[in-house]
Amino acid sequence: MPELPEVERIARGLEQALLGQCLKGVTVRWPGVVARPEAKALEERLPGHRLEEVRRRGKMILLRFPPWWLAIHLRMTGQLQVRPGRDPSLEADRHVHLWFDFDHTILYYRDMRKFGRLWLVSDLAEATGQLGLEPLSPEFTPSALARILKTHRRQVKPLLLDQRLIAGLGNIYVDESLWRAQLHPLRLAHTLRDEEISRLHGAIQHVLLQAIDHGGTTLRDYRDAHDEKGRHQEALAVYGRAGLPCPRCGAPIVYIRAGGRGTHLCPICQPLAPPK
DNA sequence: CACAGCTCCTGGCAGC
DNA sequence: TGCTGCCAGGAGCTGT
Repeated sequence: MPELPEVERIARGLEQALLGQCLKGVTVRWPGVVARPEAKALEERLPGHRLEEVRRRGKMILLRFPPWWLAIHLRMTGQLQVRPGRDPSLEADRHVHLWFDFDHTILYYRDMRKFGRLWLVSDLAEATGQLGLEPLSPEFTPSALARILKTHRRQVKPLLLDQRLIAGLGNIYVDESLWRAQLHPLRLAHTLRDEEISRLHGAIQHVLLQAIDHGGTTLRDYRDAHDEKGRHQEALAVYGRAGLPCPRCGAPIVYIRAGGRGTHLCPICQPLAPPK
């Protein structure tokens, strides 16, 4: 499941491979992948435009083909694959739902679970307007995080997963951040003290930057634009490690549910009762 | 406002 | 061996 670090790696790969190329054609094989407008409109409007900018916002990839923005959300199993030419094995793959023909390169979209979506918009805010703070931006300060935490009476994990508040964190990096900050996922957000908030802020940024540096986390499906796996799965402290020893204290990692999501934590390092 | 539950979708796995 | 059925999970939605 691509979260901020994986999407960042993919966006960098797309920029390096595709920036400046003109789009010659779009082939949509499963129309459901296009959320807005209709698949046919995408095929008709986009060709003939040049890719002038690649951005990431939260978990979204944004490709600017003036006057359009193409926004892509990979959700669970979406993949973007860059190839130097037509790739028969990808085109024979039933999970490849569309592709883009550029001057010298083809970009394939593959998605096993079909949760991912694309939007073609003229105003970027139509795609990203609801998203919250970028956790690696200068605006994401400890006091900005404190403002978010203190204005919601919610458990801290579901709050961190809410893309309208902070954009880009998913299940893996929330669990890892809370472990690093030594905070229990079920702590009520508004009860966190300034020192704990500051720890959480630092943990989020550290975990995301380290994961980007490691090329993202490949548990099963994640691949970058050049089909390379990430290496950050080897550095995970708690995610997917139920029963294995906590890297900090050695106690077995525990699996619980938080906000309906599978959640991993160290019961010793992350006590539910806030320290006195 | 908070949140539980449902939907989408399919590979992987447990159970028989 | 092969079948059935259940689960994960990001985000949007409805209902409480």
